[in-house]
Amino acid sequence: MTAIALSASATPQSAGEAAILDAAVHLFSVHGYDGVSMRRIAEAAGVSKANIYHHFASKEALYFAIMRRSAAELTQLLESLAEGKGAFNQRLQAFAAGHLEHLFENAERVRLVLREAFSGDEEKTRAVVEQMVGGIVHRMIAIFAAGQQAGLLRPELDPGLCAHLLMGADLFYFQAHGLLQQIPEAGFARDPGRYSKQMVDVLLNGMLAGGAEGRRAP
Amino acid sequence: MTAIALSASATPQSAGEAAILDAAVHLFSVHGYDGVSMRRIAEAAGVSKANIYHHFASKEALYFAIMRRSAAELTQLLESLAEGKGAFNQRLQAFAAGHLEHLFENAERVRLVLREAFSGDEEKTRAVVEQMVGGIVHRMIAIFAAGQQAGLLRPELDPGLCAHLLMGADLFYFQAHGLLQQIPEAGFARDPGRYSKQMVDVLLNGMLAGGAEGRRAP
DNA sequence: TAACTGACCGACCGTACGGTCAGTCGATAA
DNA sequence: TTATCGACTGACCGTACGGTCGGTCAGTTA
Repeated sequence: MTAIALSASATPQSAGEAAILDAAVHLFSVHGYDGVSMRRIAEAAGVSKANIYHHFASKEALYFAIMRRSAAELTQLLESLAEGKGAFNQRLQAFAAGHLEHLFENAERVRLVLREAFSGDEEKTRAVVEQMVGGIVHRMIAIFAAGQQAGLLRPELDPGLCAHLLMGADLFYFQAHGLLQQIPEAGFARDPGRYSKQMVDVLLNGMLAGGAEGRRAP
Repeated sequence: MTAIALSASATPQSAGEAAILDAAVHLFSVHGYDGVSMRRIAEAAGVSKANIYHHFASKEALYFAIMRRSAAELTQLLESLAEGKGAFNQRLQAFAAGHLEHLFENAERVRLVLREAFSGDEEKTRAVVEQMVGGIVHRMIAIFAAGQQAGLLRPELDPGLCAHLLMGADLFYFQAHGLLQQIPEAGFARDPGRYSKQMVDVLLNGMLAGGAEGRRAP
């Protein structure tokens, strides 16, 4: 793991390359970089190992190509989510629900990026922030800051912390979903929609000035 | 990765074994199971590779021994945290702060267990639930359920979901700590105590019946 | 039809992997 | 003093790793 980006076509140029990328995304997302061999990727993609090296310079280059693609895909969808309209709390409700749905729909790519983001490696973390997280985090903080200036958000709260709580509640639910499934009392693990509603309800009710504005019927 | 537990002494019987365990905990927590070789562990511990096999039957057995120890250590500390006294909201405040501090103090072991917990492997996940998470989750849910019966918690909320939100807020903050450090607006990343206070403030304010009881001055 | 190109493959290379084994050595016990 | 035992080691084994190489072959271009 030395450089951070290597040249790779934006779109697969052949069926083989597409198969390689699909197989690699799936395998890397499940087992991580060190847990996957080039032989295994080749086998899963139905091509020869040498063919992977025809399309990608190295295992690292293949991994980076996948990361770049995943980052691009995920940000694109996420940016449009943050463009919501309407009232402050309705916007946040819509964002949280859409964000959670987006996570599950792109589970493999998300797992891939999360692993990198939480790896502890400063270089990788910075790349994730610059290429994806930075943008929407800025946007979310701006939304909370605007809501605070409009008198909707309690004035003593840190808008960045509020944004972190909202997005973190979605991300942690996504991460812990398999574990929650093993806990009988966690009925909300089987119903992301219900979780999202109640989670936003609690958070908004706790964040909004006046207290009752965010509360809704069950 | 076949069996889930293998015999290993509860306490290191020699300086060498202790050095092996220390080195392995550190390396596995940073690089994961597949990212660490027995040679590297031996080198870091200052012993021969063959010596590791004198104390542990295999790489898996070493890994499991570390997981068992880590799980035991972490639960022990955590169980005592859940034994808090006093009023409902003060108890939760104390738990959240203590929990977060506990996470950072045992960062390596926590990372080790979290990796296993969120691996997606059902067998590993179940082991984590049975050996550690299950107990305190039960306790936390019971606390919230009791608070609800006492009329403190809003009646329409799911106690399990509330417990998940509180513990998840701590765990996600811990996980994302390195990433948050890279975001200039996230000043709260440098001050876990301030984060914990404001986080619990928002959550309790959103969860408690009546609305104002959980609110405190900044 | 000849030259060229890019997708693709089987066989191979050096290396590092997890794991084994015969044996050394210092301490305890008979 | 000898026998035993646990901690420990260097040398070794078979295998799988990332990566390379010479070459085939279908499709374009001139």
